Amino acid sequence: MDKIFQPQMIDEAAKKHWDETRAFETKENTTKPKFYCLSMLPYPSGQIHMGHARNYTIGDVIARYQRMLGKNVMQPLGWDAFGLPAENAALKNKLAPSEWTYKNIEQMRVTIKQLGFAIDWSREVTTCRPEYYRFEQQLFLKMYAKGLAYKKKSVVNWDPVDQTVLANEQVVDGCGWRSGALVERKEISQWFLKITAYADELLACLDKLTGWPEQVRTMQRNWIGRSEGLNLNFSVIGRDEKVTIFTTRPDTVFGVTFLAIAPEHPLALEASKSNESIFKFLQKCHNVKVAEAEVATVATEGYYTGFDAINPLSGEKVSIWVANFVLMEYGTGAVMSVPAHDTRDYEFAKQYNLRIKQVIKPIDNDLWDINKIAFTDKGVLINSGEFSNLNFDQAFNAIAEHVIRAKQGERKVHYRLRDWGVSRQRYWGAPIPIINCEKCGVVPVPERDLPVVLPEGIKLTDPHSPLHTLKSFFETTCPKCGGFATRETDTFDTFVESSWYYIMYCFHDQKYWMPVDQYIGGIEHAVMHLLYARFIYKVLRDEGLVKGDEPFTRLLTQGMVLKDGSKMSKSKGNTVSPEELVAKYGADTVRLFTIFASPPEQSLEWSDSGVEGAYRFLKKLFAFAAAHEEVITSHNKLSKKPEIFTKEQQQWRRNIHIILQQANADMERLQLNTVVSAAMKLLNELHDIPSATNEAIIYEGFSILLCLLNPITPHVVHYLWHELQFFGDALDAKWPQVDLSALKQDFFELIVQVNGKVRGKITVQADADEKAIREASIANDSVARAIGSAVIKKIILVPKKLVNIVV
RNA sequence: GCCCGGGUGGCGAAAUUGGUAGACGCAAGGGACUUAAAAUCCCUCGGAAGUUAAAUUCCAUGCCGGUUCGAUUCCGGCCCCGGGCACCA
Repeated sequence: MDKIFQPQMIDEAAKKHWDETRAFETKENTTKPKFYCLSMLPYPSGQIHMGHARNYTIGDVIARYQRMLGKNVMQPLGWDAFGLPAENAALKNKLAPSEWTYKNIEQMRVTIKQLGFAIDWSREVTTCRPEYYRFEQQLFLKMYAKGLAYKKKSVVNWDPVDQTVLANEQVVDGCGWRSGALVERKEISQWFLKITAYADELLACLDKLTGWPEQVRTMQRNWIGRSEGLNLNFSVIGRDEKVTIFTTRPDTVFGVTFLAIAPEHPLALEASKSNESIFKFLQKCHNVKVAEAEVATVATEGYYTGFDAINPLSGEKVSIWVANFVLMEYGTGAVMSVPAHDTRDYEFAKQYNLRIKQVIKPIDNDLWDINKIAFTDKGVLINSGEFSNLNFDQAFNAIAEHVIRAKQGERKVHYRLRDWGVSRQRYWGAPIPIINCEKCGVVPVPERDLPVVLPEGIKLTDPHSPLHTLKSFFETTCPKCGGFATRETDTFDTFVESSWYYIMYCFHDQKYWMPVDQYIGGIEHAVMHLLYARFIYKVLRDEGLVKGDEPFTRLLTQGMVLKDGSKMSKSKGNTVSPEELVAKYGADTVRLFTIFASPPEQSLEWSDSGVEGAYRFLKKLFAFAAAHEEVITSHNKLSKKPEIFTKEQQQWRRNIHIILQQANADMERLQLNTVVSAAMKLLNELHDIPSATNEAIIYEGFSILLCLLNPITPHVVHYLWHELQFFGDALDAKWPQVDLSALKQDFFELIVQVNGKVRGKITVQADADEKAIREASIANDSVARAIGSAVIKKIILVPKKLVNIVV
């Protein structure tokens, strides 16, 4: 073998070998268990950044490890090719979005290939191709037929100058990013998918997703936000009208001192007709962008509408206020306000001098100064007529029954989750397969006419979608009446494409490959993408198209790549390009550093000197192999006989297998950074073993080392595996098993503590009994000194670990 | 504002179920080799007290408190940083 480590040559040779043997092309295989390893598909922005590199490296380590465990592993990749950035780039560079997108894909594929991932490229998917999105259109039609896709009015950010809808990202400080115009909220008719129909199942199945991080499950649970409560009607005084509110705290209903309604609520609009300040307030609310985070940070403000209502239980008169913290899209667009028992209502009441009426007292403490702070816990009812003295559960049920009997409301399960708006008023997206006919109304495109193809190669000259003016697309005939009709010009949200792409990778053999065994991607997708994908999978299941209830068995959410403490991004100018690093150090160094620098789920702090360190390790590994080539290859040729080891050799083997045991456990729990630590320790250990008399141990240790590194630095391992004449292709080397007999030892070292502080160490025989251990502990010099003349109260023994003497 | 994470040496981190805090690596300092540099190899490396050197002792896992023989780990409260909040993907 070479004496000098030349990563570029090693990389090239390994890749050539994998290409020639079609090593990563996958088929059904009945003799091996399957393993579908999936990384989130990239948006083709033009450049592979370190976040991508990290994502696919983690995925690749898992894929290659699973292969070594004997699995039939499939790892695909594709392109999430529709989306806003292509339109922006196209406008800026006077290109067609399609042109920009395809060019980027070509560039990015080259870089990804340089990193040597075990990807089956024959399965590559590009979501902007008609042969991809035709199935999406088909699915939409099925959902439409079932009532799972429907149209309704909903609010968007409207740029009054450019006359376009803006994404939240395009609204900067309340103004359109191009025009600078003050953004308005505008209601337009849009397509929705009824994810709420699956809310209960999406929630229930989270309990079964034990291969997912608990934090992601919690986030999804909270996002769905199931709550049980009451819809309650308050009659508006002097009008034949009711305001319906939803509450999870019917026990506090006697404490309602006002109602708050959303600025878009019909009653608020009514009030604005005769009240100038309300009119102005509604105008002001009209200029807040639709993002919830934005709405929530606006200072609380409200106005009395001049209307009052009757509390259906207490009969008290309550004023109706319009307030900017109530959202029309949540529940009924109106809430009952109980200042005594809700923090936000309390602050609002203080701000506008509204009545605060206590109706709940603490269970264990009768004294609560409601003038100082709201009491928001559950407790016992007071000042609540016939319901006084009941606790929360009793009051909930009694009030619910009362309300139902009096026809003033009903029990209601409410979800925070809202239906998924999939309409985008954009060009660069998959067309929604609908035709609008003046006579027949909304008509779905017949399946035989799919796909509805988006015209490509269109240059954008202004921010409007060209689909309206493109006669060849826009104008059509009605499938029902044959008359003139026009096509829907809204396109799908790109999250629709990413909700099912993992099936397209295995379109013909999905019954074999699905579900995905391991999914890897950024934590930023913890809720939306992962919830939409789960939803669509369940819809497909109900159509009989896929098996199982959940698409992703195990999930790993990787952390971000940071430099100097902040996210690597072009705008910050702190990016590091994977191409340059690969050119300088080779793929394995980049992979090794990425895996070693931090555990996959945590953010990774980029460090140039850390990369140098990774490179240095590979050089040492290579140098060790070169220096021991003869020892290892000659041992390789010998027929293996059971070895008789000296005490010293037993100790070395023990050290090697302890390291392996650690690495195996870490590999299983995907704590990949410490697998690299283990490999480094192992190399350090092998350095200390004189090779002349220990060929068998060097051989064993080094083969274990190569196996540990194989998933992480496959190129250099491929080279060394071959040069040192180990058996077969390194890709299919068997993952090493711990030799339990090597771990046995005659003596144990125990820590001796006095009152929890370490005071000494003792060595005892493996079979030492409790009495012997106690005696040995006390006999230890520094332990004895620490005890001094104190009286021993008790001794705690933790087997094989420690002794704690309590004095 | 709401939901979810994170905070350990100069730095990235480790400590698998409550049991030796800092493995492994980076940086730094010292030394060897070299005409020199790079590369490589060896040694030291949380802080403070102590000493010629050591032994040894104390402090230390964001802050405050609690549970425990024992807390980076569990509980309560707070501070700071990050992710998400439905049209960035």
